[in-house]
Amino acid sequence: MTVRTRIAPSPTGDPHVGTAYIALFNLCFARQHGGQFVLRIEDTDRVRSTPESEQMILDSLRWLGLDWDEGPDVGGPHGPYRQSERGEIYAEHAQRLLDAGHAFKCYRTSEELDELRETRKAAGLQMALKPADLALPDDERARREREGWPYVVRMQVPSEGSCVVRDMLRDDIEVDWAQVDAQILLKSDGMPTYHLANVVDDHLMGITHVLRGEEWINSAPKHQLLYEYFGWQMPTLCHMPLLRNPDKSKLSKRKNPTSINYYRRMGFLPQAVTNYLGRMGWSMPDDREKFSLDEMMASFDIQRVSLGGPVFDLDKLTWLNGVYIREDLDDAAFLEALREWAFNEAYVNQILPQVRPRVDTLSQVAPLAGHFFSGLPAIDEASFADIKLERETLLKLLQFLVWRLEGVSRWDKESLLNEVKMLGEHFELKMKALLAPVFIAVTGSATSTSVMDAMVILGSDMTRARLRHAIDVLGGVSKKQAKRFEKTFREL
RNA sequence: GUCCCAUUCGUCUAGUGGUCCAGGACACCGCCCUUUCACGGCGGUAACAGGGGUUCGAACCCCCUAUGGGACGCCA
Repeated sequence: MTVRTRIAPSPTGDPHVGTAYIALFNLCFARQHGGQFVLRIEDTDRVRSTPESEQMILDSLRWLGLDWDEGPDVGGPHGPYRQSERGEIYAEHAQRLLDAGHAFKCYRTSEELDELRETRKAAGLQMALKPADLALPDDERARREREGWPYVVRMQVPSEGSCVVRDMLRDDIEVDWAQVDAQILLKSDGMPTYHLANVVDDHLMGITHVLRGEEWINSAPKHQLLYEYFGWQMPTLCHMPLLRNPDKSKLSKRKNPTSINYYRRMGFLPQAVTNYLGRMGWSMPDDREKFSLDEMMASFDIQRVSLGGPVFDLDKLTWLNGVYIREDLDDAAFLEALREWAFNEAYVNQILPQVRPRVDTLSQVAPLAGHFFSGLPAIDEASFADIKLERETLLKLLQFLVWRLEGVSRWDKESLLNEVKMLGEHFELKMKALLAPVFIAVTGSATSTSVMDAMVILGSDMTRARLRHAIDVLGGVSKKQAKRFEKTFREL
């Protein structure tokens, strides 16, 4: 048995807790059956993984104790997809489908597609675009082909009848073929979409079981059909419930800290985080709250997964972390945990140059540099009383900064300076005026160490969390505001 | 809008036809312990979404409704 977790990188390289959640269940499932657990890191259209971001993802999973198998043929995180940067494998497989008549070339432009979707929506028809809807008149098609227009490869799908998909946790799921569109397999740049890559990779890697998020249920029929077209045995599917925000929507960074690195920087213990994730939609047969990864693997039973989408509750995670500190750590282990977290030479060395010029006595160090060893600062609206900016502008500034920082892949002073300069121009503010509120948000006070250096030292996750926290204490950004902000932000 | 998935205390969950006027945990409240604050101990408030079936009997099986979520991209 071989199971896998697919990981999409983010620009900042921080792995999502949802990814770790899926990885945890894959790992437990594999180990319970003595099988292999492998990873595959993948690029998206917007984000290409780099060796650094890849390393960060692996590092975080390792921190959580989620060890994966390298596997002789599957190559750990470097599956076929990664070895085939230009996508030859997929082009080859797409060609096979083309030859067999299971796929077709589509010369439609995106404008035409928009229009097509528009008119169908207006007519109140189902949204799925079927092969017949996409067909061009023969002569037009021939013309475009002759003139070398860009095309995509789409899969054929039946237009009638229904498809039954088997899921380990649900009864058979029945979907009408009419709901399934002629999925693009190969993009016009020759790269595969997830759907093709997913099926081809899983087959080449010998994947036997797929545990993935519930958001994939709807594309399962397409995948099943592709397996049939290729004449391959399909892996057994299992769709895990989605982790939720307190408002029940799919867990998102907008409403929650979702980065593993954030929890790490906040001083959570990896055992506690893993344990907590194991309690999401799952329980020990004896209902224990606290258990180790080994214990979870030993008692694992996929049938004990409950299907309601669990809300990620920071309070309970925090409590559980406290239990670990109190019960599992003696003084020596506690000290070691602190060392590993922040009280180590590498980290403190970064801080010393910030502090030394600014103190007259050693006892001034802790108050001055405390924010380097803290989570979210205790600030409120009054903390920003001296900022001479309108509330809206202030929120906008902080929000823009957060958004910009989310795209920063190289977290160093130079990159941050660029971002700040750019925002300075946009808001027509001098550096000092622009940075004043940022200073309070990041360090928690109006006088401390250099804010730019602090951001570099604190790292992407903690910095963004503190900025977001500041936005929250200032009353937050309403939906309306967010829309307005986004519009001007995009123009940047 | 269409399709799919779900629905037990505010939250995480136990529960797979009788042992459930529903058990545990977080949070909240109260009391005890304690020179303070925590920790810890004890106790309390609080849930089977609603309506129909099936059955001697339903949180559990079936149907309908409601609510929530997800998917409808040359993202994954």
